[in-house]
Amino acid sequence: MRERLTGRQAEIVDAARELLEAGGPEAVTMRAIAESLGIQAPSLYKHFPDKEALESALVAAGFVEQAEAFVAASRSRNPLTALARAYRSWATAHPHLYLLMTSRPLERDRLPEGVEAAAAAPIVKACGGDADRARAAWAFAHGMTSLELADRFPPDADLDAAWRSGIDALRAPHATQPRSTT
Amino acid sequence: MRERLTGRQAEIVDAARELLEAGGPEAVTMRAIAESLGIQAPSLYKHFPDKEALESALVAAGFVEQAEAFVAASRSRNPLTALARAYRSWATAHPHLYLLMTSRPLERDRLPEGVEAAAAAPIVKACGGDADRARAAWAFAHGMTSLELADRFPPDADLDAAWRSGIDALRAPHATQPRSTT
DNA sequence: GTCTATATTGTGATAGAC
DNA sequence: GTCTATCACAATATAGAC
Repeated sequence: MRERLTGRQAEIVDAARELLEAGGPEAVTMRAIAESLGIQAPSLYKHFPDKEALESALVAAGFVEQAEAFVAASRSRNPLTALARAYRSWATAHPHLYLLMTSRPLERDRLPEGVEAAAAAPIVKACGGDADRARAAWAFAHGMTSLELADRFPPDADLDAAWRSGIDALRAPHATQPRSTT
Repeated sequence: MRERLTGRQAEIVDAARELLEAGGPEAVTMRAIAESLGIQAPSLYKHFPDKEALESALVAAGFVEQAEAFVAASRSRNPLTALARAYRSWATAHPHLYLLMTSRPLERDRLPEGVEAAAAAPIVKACGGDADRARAAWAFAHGMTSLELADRFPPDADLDAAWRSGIDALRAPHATQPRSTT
């Protein structure tokens, strides 16, 4: 879906998103979407060629929202901490959409131009333009987030403390330390 | 599956694991497992109460293998770097089992005692016993790994450099820096 | 743009005979 | 412990009428 959505397409995407957020990916069936709209499942194929196209539209919407939240956070006095908080809280508010966006390859050809970059830019900026450090920071945030969403941490883990520890470590370029060679 | 596996159970788990590693989770059907063993699907239910019990046995085997690899790595001169390499390479060698182990809640009641702790211990040790820092390091490693397995990094990303950047940041307790308050 | 009818394929699981 | 037979679902997608 590189083009703008028609009115009916937008309605379908909205219905799909409500199902996704309420019941997870397995709740998003063509039948269920159609039922939400009061039509029959085969009718959806007049608006989207297949289910994947619909999912790409969901992912695109997620990036747009993330970009907004991240840009706002990056204006904070402490951008890295604020970004981490925004990252975690957006994902926690939309866990199933977050997983849809991160757990499989991005179909970049089916996304509107620039949406991925718009969400990533505030993170790179907060890392002083260091792309490698920004990817490390993203990986840390994604790791914390996905393990929390999957309920994979031990029950006694202090997640706030783990976030703080990681953010503190990643914040500044440190004085050089014994460095790995490969 | 808290008890030790019988011979036939072990054969079934081996067959399931081969299917998993070769074809991903959707290849692991009761029918396919049975076919690998030359029996019919319903016969499997004489050995395992349901599919979940079988999956727990797979996860347990994964933890045992990880523990071995991590203990060996932690004896290196540079434990954190060696552990990171071991983590990434074990996951890359067994991507579907790794995902099975990390992307949903652990059924700790169905796992043999201590297997989770055995895999985690070398990481905690490499972080000087700091559990929060260890969880941050785990999250970083899991984030890098899962994003790589999901093919979610942009095509031009230098993953080795991102790993290095994160490891360097997480390595030492730094001199105190401006610290986040919450 | 919507409908009905249907193809096709798949799943985990149970009953009951041997 | 294995079999056959079968239940009870569920999914995406297409053809063709209106």
